[in-house]
Amino acid sequence: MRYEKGHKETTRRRIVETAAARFRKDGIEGVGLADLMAEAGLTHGGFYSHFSSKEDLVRATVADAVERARDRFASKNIGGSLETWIRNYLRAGHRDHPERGCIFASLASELGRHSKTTKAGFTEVTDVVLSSIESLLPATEPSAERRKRAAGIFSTVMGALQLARAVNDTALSDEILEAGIASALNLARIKTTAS
Amino acid sequence: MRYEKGHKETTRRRIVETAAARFRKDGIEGVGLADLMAEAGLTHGGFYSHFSSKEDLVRATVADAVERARDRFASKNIGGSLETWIRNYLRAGHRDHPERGCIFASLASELGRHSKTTKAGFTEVTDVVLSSIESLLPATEPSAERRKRAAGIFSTVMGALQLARAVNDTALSDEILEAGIASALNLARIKTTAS
DNA sequence: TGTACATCAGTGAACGCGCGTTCACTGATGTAC
DNA sequence: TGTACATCAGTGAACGCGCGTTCACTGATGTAC
Repeated sequence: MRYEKGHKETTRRRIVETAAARFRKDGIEGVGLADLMAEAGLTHGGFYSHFSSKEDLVRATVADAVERARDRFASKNIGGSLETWIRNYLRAGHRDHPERGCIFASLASELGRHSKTTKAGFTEVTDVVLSSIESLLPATEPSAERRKRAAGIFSTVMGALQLARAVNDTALSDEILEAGIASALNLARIKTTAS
Repeated sequence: MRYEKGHKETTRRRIVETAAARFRKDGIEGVGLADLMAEAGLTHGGFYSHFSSKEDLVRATVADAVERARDRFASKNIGGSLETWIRNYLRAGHRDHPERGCIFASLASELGRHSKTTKAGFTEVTDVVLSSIESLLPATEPSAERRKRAAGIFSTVMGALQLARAVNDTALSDEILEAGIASALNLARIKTTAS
């Protein structure tokens, strides 16, 4: 072989990473394969020695998100506490840089229209995220209750991030982020220093 | 003129209504103009005697959503109470029929990538919805606090609806809707009969 | 060690297709005379 | 009242374009002898 061992795998990973960023920023339908491959330093023809179709790449991107979510939460390097996680999720930087952010906030509505395999992957990410939030909640109530609480918290932060991104007015957008943090902390029963 | 007075306006409204439904169901990029016009009982060429471009139709659709939101809330026929509104927003029927549902849950992420005018319209809908929720909250705290609370509630229900739609598993989806209702009611400080 | 061949990730031209958009046209009706 | 013309919402063929996809080809390297 003309390329060193592992070269193909490295390239594939680079394509997936590029796609993950561009999909989040411009939407799946908004990103062309030729453009994507160029951004990854390749020509478009080579795409099909890595993936069987664009949908196949979408699936790979979602699978990658599952893995990353699992790693991030499993290794507990999400900051340790739920409060940190919430504040981090709803910081202005996350709003302003969807390309490096949460796959839900960027692609939830679009992925609903994709293949069953893709949706299944998405469901898996949901499960991982909810379980992880649940595990960060104090164990003062039954697991089922904590899980419901976790779903509420995630809905709140994700909804707030999307709303903050959709809105055209910086003051309103910042206000929405703040409101999201206060609401999520409230649902997590974390008391803030402010009244 | 060969058509009765008001005929053009009626047709235009029919196109906007058809678009509003299809855009919510299949996304803006997922709907072709020829298809849309056929669904409205017309041929695609006639589109441009009503709108200058597809983007112009998107703008009209968002403007229509603003108007509808204003009407619905102003006339207080949203059910009267915030609890009714929350339960109605997160009912299974709303999850299963995006075409007749909330424009945010369907198009928030996609509209962020459209023209400034379109985003401005979207910002206006946000403002109307938040003010309306705020007006349904008990006036026991300052307006600024109630507005924050309103933003939190709306983030929660919208996020929950999107999550419920994205997920491939009915049980999980129902659980998310329930969790959304409980969380939103909690944020509204409405006590439920269940513990 | 040197030569001939096989491998295969990546190249770039070409494809069919559906999209948004344009445009010459139609034909039923209102208006002018 | 009857006739000629203007209007214009809607028609449907055609356009250019970018998309996802295909395919014959390249050329550096590993392998066989």
